[in-house]
Amino acid sequence: MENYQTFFSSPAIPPTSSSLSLNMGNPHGAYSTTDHLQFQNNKSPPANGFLGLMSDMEVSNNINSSQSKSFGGPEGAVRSGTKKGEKKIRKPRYAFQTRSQVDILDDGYRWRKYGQKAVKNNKFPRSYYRCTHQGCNVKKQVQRLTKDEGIVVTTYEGMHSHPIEKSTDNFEHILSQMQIYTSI
DNA sequence: CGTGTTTGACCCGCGC
DNA sequence: GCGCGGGTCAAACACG
Repeated sequence: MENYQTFFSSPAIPPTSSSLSLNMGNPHGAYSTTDHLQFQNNKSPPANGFLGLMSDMEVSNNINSSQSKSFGGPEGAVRSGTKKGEKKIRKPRYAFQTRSQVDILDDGYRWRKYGQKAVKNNKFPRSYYRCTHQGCNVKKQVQRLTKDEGIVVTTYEGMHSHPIEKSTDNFEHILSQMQIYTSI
């Protein structure tokens, strides 16, 4: 229960262009904040799940941020735009469960909610967020478990290619909150 | 006034 | 082919 600082220190550091901005950098025990940890990936190699996942994510990030849908492009609303020459690249997503009473785990980025849906087998709705940074297509969805409403499942999709906007002070504030809920 | 949320409708993939 | 469930859009609204 002491490693949570490690867990959150990583994303607090301004990411370099090639490194992950999220907390994937520390494979060992980096997730002690979470009770359970599971990755949702359709075809994740059984062996080096982490590395494979990370490479996939880099790939998808390049595709997303460089060409697929550029911000403000009237060309092909995302809906019909899915047709283009784009292959069926199923974006790798990774999720982790966190014990928290607040749905919004402030990771320092700015998120804009763009949807909310009721999910089957879940009494709580799932919220969809998107990073508001220009050109950043990172999405995340937050969902609370019916079984244990103290657990929040956050699923990230894509990677940020820009520095965090908020100060770390606020971050530690949130962190201190989480420590309380995590200690259970 | 700018930014973020709410909310219903729409789209699409997938299983039957 | 159809229905269901999940994901997204976008207009209206709320809030600083």
